[in-house]
Amino acid sequence: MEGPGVQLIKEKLSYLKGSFVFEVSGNSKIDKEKLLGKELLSVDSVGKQLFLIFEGVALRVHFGMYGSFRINNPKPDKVPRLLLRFNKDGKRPVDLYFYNTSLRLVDPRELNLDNSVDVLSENFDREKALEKIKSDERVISDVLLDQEIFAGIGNIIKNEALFLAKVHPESISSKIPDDVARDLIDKSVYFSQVFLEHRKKGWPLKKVLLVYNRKFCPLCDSKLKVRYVGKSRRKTFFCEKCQRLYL
DNA sequence: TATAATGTTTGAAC
DNA sequence: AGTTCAAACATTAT
Repeated sequence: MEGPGVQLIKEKLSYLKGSFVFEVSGNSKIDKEKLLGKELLSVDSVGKQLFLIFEGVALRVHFGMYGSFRINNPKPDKVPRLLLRFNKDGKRPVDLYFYNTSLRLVDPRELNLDNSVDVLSENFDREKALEKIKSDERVISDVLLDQEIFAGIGNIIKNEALFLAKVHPESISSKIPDDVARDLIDKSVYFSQVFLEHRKKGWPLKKVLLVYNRKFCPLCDSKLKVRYVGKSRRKTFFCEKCQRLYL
């Protein structure tokens, strides 16, 4: 799950702020009992990480490829990774289930919620991102997937942003001219926002994908190349004619 | 039906 | 001792 998906979950869960956990279960190996009796103080996210912050302890949730959550509606015949039962204003309890997520308890005092690196954040620092691109010798495809630089970008956003900015995925990061790099950063933010808006409306993402899982270039109609690019070896779709290679 | 994939962490192997 | 890489996780769309 990429940044926009996590952002949406954060928004969907924030109404639980102020409620208390009174029951925990699930097959997660974390020390779940630490969450018992705790008040949910805030729900936050940085890139692909979701944080449920309680007094004295925080739960970090990563959804990976197949992670999901449900409220009051467990998957039949599946043991959740974690169930948190909240009491909400003394009304009916709210059951929050997590499936196939990677969970960790962290000390809230050591929590780094710096979102200047999060492409969906108002605090995203484009100049800092530009400096990172200009000083990195890796292939741009890998740099875009680096969560320390572009938190929230996943393989889909990477593919689309590179196409929108007309940059070949195997370009050497530092060799990309400033104006092109700036545009690439803008397109990464732009597409992440489009992604989020579509998710919010429940629309299929497929409709807005220009290259990911597609066969032909929407600009010149030539056949798209597919390659497992960079160290990350992630599937990358691109147009050799329209996307320029900087070496 | 088999395959591949919106991703990270871990630990073995080199 | 630093790096590289496969495995594990276990679901869902094609």
